Amino acid sequence: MIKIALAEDNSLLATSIIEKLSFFPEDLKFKFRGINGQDFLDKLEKDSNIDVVLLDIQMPVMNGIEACKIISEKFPHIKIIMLTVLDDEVHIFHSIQAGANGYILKDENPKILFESIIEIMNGGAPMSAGIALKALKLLRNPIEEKEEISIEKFDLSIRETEVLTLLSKGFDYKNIAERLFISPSTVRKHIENIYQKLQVHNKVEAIQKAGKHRLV
Amino acid sequence: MIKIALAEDNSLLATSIIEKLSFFPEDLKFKFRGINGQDFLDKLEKDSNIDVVLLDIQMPVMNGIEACKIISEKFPHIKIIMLTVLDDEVHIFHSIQAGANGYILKDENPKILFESIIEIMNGGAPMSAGIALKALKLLRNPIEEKEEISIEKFDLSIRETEVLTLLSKGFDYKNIAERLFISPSTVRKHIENIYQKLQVHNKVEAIQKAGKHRLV
DNA sequence: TATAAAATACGCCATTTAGCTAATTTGACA
DNA sequence: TGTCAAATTAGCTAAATGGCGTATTTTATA
Repeated sequence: MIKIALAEDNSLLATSIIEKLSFFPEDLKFKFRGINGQDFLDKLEKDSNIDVVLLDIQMPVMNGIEACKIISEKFPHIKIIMLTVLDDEVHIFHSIQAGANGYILKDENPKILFESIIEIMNGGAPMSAGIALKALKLLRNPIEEKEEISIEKFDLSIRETEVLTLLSKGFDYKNIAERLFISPSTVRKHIENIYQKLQVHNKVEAIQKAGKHRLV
Repeated sequence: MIKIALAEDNSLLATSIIEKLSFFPEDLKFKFRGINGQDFLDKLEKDSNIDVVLLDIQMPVMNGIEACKIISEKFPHIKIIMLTVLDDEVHIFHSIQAGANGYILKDENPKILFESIIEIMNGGAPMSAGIALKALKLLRNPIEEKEEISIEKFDLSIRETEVLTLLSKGFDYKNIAERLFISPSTVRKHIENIYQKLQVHNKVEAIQKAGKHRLV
């Protein structure tokens, strides 16, 4: 039984989609609908026992792409299908960047919608015909995004950077100590300070943050 | 009547594919087969009244990707479907760069093959499940040409992949358990199995390896 | 429907990690 | 030469992790 939630501001369309889902009562269970991105997220916080979310792109307050970003960040296990009338490259590109797994048009029939949901649950990436083609075009000619890398300063000392680098290589404290010819206690202290500066609480987060901000 | 040509060095496989095509005598007309890229191009020069070509990737003399480049250059009206047993990102990426419109696995059944041909004629981009997903990953994270990506298969299950993904986000066992609605013990067991399969012994190594092989 | 694979779950135990406090040493530099 | 930040070391404690064994339930599929 696949648990589904929907974000769609237009009530008529929402009803239509929910009705399509109801064609498959054996396999699909519709749980709730948000009337915009924010409302949807609030509801998802309360009940995140969801397998697949269907996100409209054009919504007031918070659009589907913003919502998609947050959902894929906070609930990475949830599969996301963008549901839209638009099939332009920019939206497709941004949706994919935001972490969407599928991208299908609103006017697809119940069967297609159902098959897309099954496909996404099986690890696939359902896309309406035409969408896939545009995704391919994007692959051939990637849109150049002027990425805004936040140049936050964490003020790591030279030694701390060394430790962080070794940490990111997968060495444990003892090994780092050996490599830097210092005591494990010192390594621990450095790591403690690194965590403090990066505002994280474990190795993986530190490494992720370091990578994101190109510290290592 | 859609006119089709095939490039495939293995006679048995070629026969098998041609037989699949013969399931739809009303719609498909098989015209010729080349035994390698060069042979195929020679034949195509003589008869370029073709709608769709099916290209094997691994072929002697000239491989499918090379052939694809030349065909999409010289005969832009011809649709190209790469037909392969490989589904690794490098081949997918290069095929798309070379101008392929579709990318499907050799072991797909006649119906899927037929539908793919119809889809490509309608301007779509047929891809086997899994291929599309990898194409999406490529869009999110374009390949750096230089790096060699080994195509080791670690055979992680779907659940294991989910756990690995969450692990890579920095969640601890308890959090992963909550997000997947399973017990922390189960998460631990999954992680144990992941480590076994990836041949690693801690989180950081697992994440590194996963990243290197684009498992997440 | 029989079987295999995957997913689920616990317990025991050793190791590693993380947070806190405290103290000493070193090097730069004003 | 005195100050200050950085680097160094250690002990205490709790939490998280990893390895190994065992066992049941679910799912997929031959």
